[in-house]
Amino acid sequence: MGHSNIKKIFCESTLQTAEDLLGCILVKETKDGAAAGRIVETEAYTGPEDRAAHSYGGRRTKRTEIMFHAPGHVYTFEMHTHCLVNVVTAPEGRPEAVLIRALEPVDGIDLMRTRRNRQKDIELTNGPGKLTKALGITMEDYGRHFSEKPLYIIPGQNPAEISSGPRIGIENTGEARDYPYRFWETGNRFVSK
DNA sequence: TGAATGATGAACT
DNA sequence: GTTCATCATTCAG
Repeated sequence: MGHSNIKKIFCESTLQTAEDLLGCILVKETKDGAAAGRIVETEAYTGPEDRAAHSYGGRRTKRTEIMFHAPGHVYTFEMHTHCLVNVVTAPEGRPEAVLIRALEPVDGIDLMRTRRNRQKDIELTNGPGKLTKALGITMEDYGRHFSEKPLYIIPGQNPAEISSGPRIGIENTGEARDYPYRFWETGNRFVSK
């Protein structure tokens, strides 16, 4: 499967997008410079029927509003002290999204080390809250589009093999807990778990 | 207006 | 394995 057109990937089914984003490059440009990483782990959240999704039951609030918009928009939200970043998927009006859970650093690694307080390199981007801090992704990015600067996604090298399994941190969501909606590049050491 | 709740990460034992 | 920092969002009242 080719990655010749990133906008096309946004418009696939959410599960397909979650797989096809693996290998793509996430870039954030700020006044301090650019930082980029290869996406190696994602999770799909499939809207009103998915108890683990913020948009479960069609919940349309200030927070979830952007999920109802066109594919490719940026959905950021805060939990505890962290910001997490999602790619909006599915046609306009269908509130689905893909969470970016882990990156393999590609560019701006010194900047990432500074932002992450000089953690070990393996710890820079191997989790959803870690990678947003490393790249400087914040709530300022909410509602932007991943086809435009300063936060965008470009094609990269496809994984040789993809693994899947249950999503992380959604123990209290009934049957949705076990859906195999988490995808990662098999064997990549930057995967969160 | 208040209280419960996390799609987490870090630091522990 | 466990605890907890820490706060916007959400919903009950």
